[in-house]
Amino acid sequence: MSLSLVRSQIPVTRRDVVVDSLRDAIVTGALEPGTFLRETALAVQLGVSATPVREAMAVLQAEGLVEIEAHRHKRVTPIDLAATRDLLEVQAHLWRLGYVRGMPHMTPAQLRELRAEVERYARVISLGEECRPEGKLEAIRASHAFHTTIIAAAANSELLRVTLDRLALVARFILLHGTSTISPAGLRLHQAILAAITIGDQEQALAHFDSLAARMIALADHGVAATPITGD
Amino acid sequence: MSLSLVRSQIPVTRRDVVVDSLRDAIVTGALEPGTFLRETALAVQLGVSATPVREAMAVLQAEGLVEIEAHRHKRVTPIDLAATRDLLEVQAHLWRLGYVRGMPHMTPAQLRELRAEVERYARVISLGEECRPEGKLEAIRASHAFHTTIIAAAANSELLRVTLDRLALVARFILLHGTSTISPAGLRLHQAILAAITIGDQEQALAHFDSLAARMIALADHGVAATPITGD
DNA sequence: GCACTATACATTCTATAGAATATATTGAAG
DNA sequence: CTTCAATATATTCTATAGAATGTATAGTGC
Repeated sequence: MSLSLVRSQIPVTRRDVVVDSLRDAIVTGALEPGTFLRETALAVQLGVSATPVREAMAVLQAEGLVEIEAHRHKRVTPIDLAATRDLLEVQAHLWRLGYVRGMPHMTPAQLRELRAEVERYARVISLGEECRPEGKLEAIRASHAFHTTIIAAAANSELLRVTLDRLALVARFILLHGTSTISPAGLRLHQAILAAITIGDQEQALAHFDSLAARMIALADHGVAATPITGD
Repeated sequence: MSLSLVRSQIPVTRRDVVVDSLRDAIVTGALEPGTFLRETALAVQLGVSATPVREAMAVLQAEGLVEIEAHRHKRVTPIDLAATRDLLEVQAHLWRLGYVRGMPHMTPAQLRELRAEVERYARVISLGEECRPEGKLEAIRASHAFHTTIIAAAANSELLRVTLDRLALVARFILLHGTSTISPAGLRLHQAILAAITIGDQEQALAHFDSLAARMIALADHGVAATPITGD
């Protein structure tokens, strides 16, 4: 199961390969939150030496997926509900800014892209796959690509970058704890946003986005307690 | 001339030391925008081996201070006016969110901290040091600490993190190109914000902040052309 | 039995050397 | 003279071994 939400352009170095593998494993939960990471073990497992593994750690630490304590250990960032709420609030705020700036400048090609992503989301729901991990993942991919397409229209390089930087962390939480976000109701909100944008009603599109964001943030409030950590 | 705006808690590993040194050098312009970075040369210069230098590069790349082309070269991120405008807009937007969330919850100790930072800024101006690099740097430190204190009151870990992450990049631009931001007018705006917060008038504080942000962003519009790159 | 020290072990962190890759230079053919 | 190929050079990237650091265990004094 490969995620490919965020990806280092073309992975040319071994460091890039390691970053991508580990990011996928962390986001999908194959490496559970809190898992301790020993660099030699990972190196053997991935068929590389310790050096690129260590460099990959520095990258993942910057993305917030890994926590490092110098000279002691590294581990997959545990899921803390308070921190996650903060994360989702900031991400929603940035996405909203992207909507405001991007919606007025969307090209026909970008509108088609939006429709395609909604279709993709709809396919998951119509097949009843939203409870299986693969289905959830596919829907999350579609949803994130949907938002990202709108933000890209804002033509603000930094805004695009800062939202992409946090995407993996957001995706992990939704995938592991967000049972209710990927749902027929979620699909309807995406469809409503698309419809509003298509007829040029940006106010209404924003209103629907706000509903979506509120639903997402609510997950971190009355959220289930974090999964038991099997530190290994 | 040490910056110490952003810093890796306590630099315990050589990697941390290298990150801090290079960040300072880049922000102050000692390493000019566009300068190519050869890892062995830097390693010799800093008295370490190439390994921690490479790991430091990965960190600085994530901060946007260094650009890496795999198997080719690394260089100090050049100053691009369009990208900088995007950066400043996003940063201002995040700071503003921090103001809205933070101002209602400021403690007396934090208010004292704000006063201290304004004093620090005022000292630079009253001595007429705002044109010398050291003075500019000191005023930027004070200004950023001022904003950060307000954001800290918002108690949103992610908001604090995302604003701190971009601080070095913002500081570099202001220091190298922002002749007009650090000025008596800039000081007055900080004083006005402080006064408004002190009497609890958050609306007016925001209005003054917006003026400050607009002045900052304007630098990247009719900005001077980037300094000639002496690629070395 | 309890606190403290010293030793053994595990893991991270760093240095160095060699492999891989990209660029510049030289030479030859057309 | 230009174009292309082959070689030389410089730099990055990776692997491996050893140094540094932190943790756990065993042992000793009280």
